[in-house]
Amino acid sequence: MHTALQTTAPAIQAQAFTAPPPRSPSSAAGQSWRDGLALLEHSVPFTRRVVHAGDSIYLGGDSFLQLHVINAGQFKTVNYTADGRGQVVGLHFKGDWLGFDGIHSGQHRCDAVALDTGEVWSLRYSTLIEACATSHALLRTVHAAMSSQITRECGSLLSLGTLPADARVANFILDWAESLAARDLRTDEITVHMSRAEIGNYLGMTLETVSRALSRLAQRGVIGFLQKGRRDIAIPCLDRLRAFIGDVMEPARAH
Amino acid sequence: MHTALQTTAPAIQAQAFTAPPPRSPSSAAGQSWRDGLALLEHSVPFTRRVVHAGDSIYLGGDSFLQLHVINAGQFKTVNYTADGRGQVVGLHFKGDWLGFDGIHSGQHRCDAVALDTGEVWSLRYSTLIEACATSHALLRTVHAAMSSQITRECGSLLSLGTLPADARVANFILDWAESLAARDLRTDEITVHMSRAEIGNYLGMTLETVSRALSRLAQRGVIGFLQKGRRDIAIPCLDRLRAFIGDVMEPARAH
DNA sequence: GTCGGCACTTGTTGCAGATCAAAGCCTTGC
DNA sequence: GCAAGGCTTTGATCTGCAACAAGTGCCGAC
Repeated sequence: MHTALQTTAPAIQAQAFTAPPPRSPSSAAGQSWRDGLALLEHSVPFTRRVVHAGDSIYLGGDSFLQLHVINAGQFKTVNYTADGRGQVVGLHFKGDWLGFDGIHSGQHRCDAVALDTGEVWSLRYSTLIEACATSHALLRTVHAAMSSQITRECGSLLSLGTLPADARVANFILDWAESLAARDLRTDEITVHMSRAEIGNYLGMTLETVSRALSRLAQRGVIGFLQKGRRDIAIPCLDRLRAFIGDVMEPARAH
Repeated sequence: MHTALQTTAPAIQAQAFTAPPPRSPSSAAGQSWRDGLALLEHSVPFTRRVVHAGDSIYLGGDSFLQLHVINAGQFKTVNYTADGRGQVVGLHFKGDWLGFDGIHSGQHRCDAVALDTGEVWSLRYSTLIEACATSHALLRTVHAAMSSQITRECGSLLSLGTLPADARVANFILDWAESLAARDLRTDEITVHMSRAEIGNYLGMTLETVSRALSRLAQRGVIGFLQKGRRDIAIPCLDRLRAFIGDVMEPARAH
């Protein structure tokens, strides 16, 4: 159970510090990850922690006390079946929150694991609740983060349920690129810090199928591989990716 | 696009009413659907609406203003691909909240549709936010509802990604029964207000496969059909269902 | 330098589930 | 009563993806 990667991480904990009184009472709902980080920085005491690939933020079964905001790096959340088979159920980037799955039951249902070097800010849920009482903006930011996670999971369900293998892989890359675009990062070259096996797991297919799908996408010129390594993917044109996904579904539409 | 079923519902609106001052400041996090409904009833003004099978609470693209709490009935949420193919991404029962998907962007991403006759309570999000400022218990209830939805979606992803057809169907029935059990309803006989096509859509498979899977489950005695109709399913023993799902995965475990 | 291990690619074969097709039921309307 | 149409079941065939297998390239250890 809980395969590999779970070094318990020599957490580099920074000192907690208290915050100045919260800012503006109720501005427009935060529409960007930027707001969350900036707002948080001045509203709630938190601790910083630097993590490396494979470090876990929390594990399924851990009791829920804190929420975490990603300040840098890429993270995955992994859910497990009764017999110990695990599945990647989410990918998370700068500005995303981790740990919402624990609020309901007081216990985390998933593992949250770093895919590369990064930094998370951790804050006590009870502290956050209190801060939210005086700052509607903060509350709306938290809700927006939860809502966004719900929406993204709906998107994953849609992808898993309706798309064939090649389109799922294309959609995966598109999602990744759009996540970067939303954060004003370059989308023409992306680095996926996941093995073919991890991608396959996330997309509900085998690593061989992922490999083949990527090869076909590259053949068609929808994506390209950079000389640096096969985990570095070039995306000449996002619209071409979108078009590919649409094309695959073409025959289904005409019925 | 947006197939059938969208009668715009002759909403039976009850009068909104103002609420007495909120209750206890910060008790234990609400662990049951019961708390949500009871707490809400005394904290926030809302409107009641009776709905029938096929009525929609909101549609994808609608601007987000309200949240909704289910007081009775069964509901589905449906997400759509760019080319109009839809997929059921969630099922919701008494005490569940609808509409969280709209908070982030201010626009709903899914349709929410009634599967049978029921009642929803609708409240303005801005009003809820204000009420939450004075009631930590209410806030925790809302968060628990969101968290629970996130967790359930993770479960769906797990099922879609790891289980073969028969196990997915068994797991679907098990989930349904457990949802009823959590609400103190009988689980030995359940009525699924969904066609085979809808179930198949939800589980990412064709209606024929659903039918065959149900037949096989019935053959094995894991479930039974009631004389009333083939949408009424008898579950002699929940544990036998659980065992079946485990058994299907048996060969995978031994490798 | 060579060796061994790991991640990835590519080829081949088999099967689960999709697709196509044909009946059975049950309901609804006339 | 009968006819029509929806939903469901069951059967036959086809196919996309999994499973297994073999080969390649990269990197670190020695």
